[in-house]
Amino acid sequence: MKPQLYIQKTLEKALHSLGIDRIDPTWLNLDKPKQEGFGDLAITAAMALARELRQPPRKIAQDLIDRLELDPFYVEKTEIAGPGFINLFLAKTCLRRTVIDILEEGEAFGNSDWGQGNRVQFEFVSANPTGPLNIVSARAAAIGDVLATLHERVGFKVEREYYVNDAGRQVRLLGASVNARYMAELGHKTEIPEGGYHGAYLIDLARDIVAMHGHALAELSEKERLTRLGRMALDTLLAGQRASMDKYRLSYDRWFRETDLRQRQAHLQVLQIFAEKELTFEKDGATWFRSSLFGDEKDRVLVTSEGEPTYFLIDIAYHLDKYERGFAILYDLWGPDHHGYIERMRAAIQALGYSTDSFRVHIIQQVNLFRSGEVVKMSKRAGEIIEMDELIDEVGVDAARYFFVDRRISQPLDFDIDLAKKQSDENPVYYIQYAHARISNILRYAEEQGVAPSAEADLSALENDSEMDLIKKCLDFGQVISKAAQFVEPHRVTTYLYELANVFHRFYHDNRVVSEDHRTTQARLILIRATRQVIKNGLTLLRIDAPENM
RNA sequence: GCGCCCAUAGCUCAGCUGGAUAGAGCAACGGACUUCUAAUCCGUAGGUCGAGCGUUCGAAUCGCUCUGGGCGCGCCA
Repeated sequence: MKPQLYIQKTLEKALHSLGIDRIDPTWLNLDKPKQEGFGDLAITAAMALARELRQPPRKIAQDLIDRLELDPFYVEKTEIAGPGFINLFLAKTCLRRTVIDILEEGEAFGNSDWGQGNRVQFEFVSANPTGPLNIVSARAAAIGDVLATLHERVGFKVEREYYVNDAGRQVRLLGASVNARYMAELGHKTEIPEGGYHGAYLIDLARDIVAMHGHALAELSEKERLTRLGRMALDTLLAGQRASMDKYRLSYDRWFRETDLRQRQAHLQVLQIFAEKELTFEKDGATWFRSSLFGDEKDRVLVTSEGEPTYFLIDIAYHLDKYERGFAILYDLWGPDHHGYIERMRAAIQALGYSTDSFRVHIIQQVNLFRSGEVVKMSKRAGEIIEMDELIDEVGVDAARYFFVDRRISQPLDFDIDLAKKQSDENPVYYIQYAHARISNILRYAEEQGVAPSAEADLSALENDSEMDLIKKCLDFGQVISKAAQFVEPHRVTTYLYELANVFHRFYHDNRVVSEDHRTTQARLILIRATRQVIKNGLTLLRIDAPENM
């Protein structure tokens, strides 16, 4: 059993024996003392209970300690400190046992099962298929993928989905924009329409189409031509987006097409449900949804006076479809420009009869690119964007993923291209990878010296502080994953890995692994193998390479 | 105007489901390679946690107000 769990169970028993029956789970929380000398874990229950029991926290702490029957295999020492902390010092016996646990659990070390197999869907990026993916998409892609993986690790059944807006106005505009480029290639000057796409990628695309079809398309009626060109452009751009994702080591379970919903007239079902609940009304020739009844600031149009379903209505149908596919929780990661959209969608979810708790929207904040200390200016309207591919090609997938995840998602991210490219100590990605490579190298060296790590190794040779610090750090991994998933904070993983690498490098500096002392050598080889396993599990979860050589 | 996000060391950021003396990296300065990779380690210096009020035994953390910044508020998608 993991020491944290053991302590919590024992604490629970002690609370019961104090006559406390209803236990608030937060009372079982174990703090990690920041200060050295305050032990490894701290029970804060005494302070939390002070008000309820109307007793001084230090007295409660003493009562608790008197009833805590902690096995010395796990806990070596307890003491009351400060306002009423019970500080616990983990015993070396259980820490050594942890090393074995890590190696036995291998890739699964750090996993847990509180998700109980519930089905969760992550929908993220879902950029319009009207151009290449940009760097905001790259951030969303890294975050969505890691969040999904984190949820897999804590026991959810997860699917990753990309919603393709392949219908509606923007696709018509795409067709018209390609048409302009195509006709221009053939010498017919044609304007890109208002709101159309000016990016250079459409010029390339038009050339390719000319190369393949010549002027054949120019013979068609304009309507037919726009449709055909739009379809071709969409297919090509979508394929490009998929290729970018592949390169980014991201694989979606499903690319969901908006046209599927349109063909099925899926929005009619939504209109029917809303109508039955009397949540719609007609005004000015349009059909409206009384979203204001659910906290939205005003009512919203579902069907325009022209008889067209709005994007919003289709999106409601999409979310209904997700629920009907059996997901218990829906995570939507949206860009900052969709902020004003959250409330109305939440209203719709409620109107459909689902709990707002099951629908979790997170806004991924913008990315500012810096090069040589200057902001790289981008203008979508003028078609000046930094493509996701360019960034990946320049800094590499490892660095891109690391930096995109290494920040709270609610914060705008300043991405320093120069730093991400640096192959030096300034770059945390290399720092972590180096720890992994360093361990691999020691293990290779040991093998060359004819020392193979043995399962029979006597771990009691692990004795000193830097060895114990390393084990303790490894032990934290499971909790880091759980909290990162629970609080939707993937940056906890990168922060943790950095710290783990740091503790390892310090251990390395203080201790020689392969030495004359066989007993110690064996034990330390086991220890660093366990450490490497944890680093690797962390990097794998981020889908960052764990190199054996650097 | 309304709503959301944010403000912590010179810079980039952790810490925030209330807890002990607020931490890293970079930059600055000073040390450590005859050794399993110095892509490393150790040390020094650096702070009114934007301001104020409140809640509390206790606030960077929670609430309110203010200041300063970013974004969003269409019968668009």
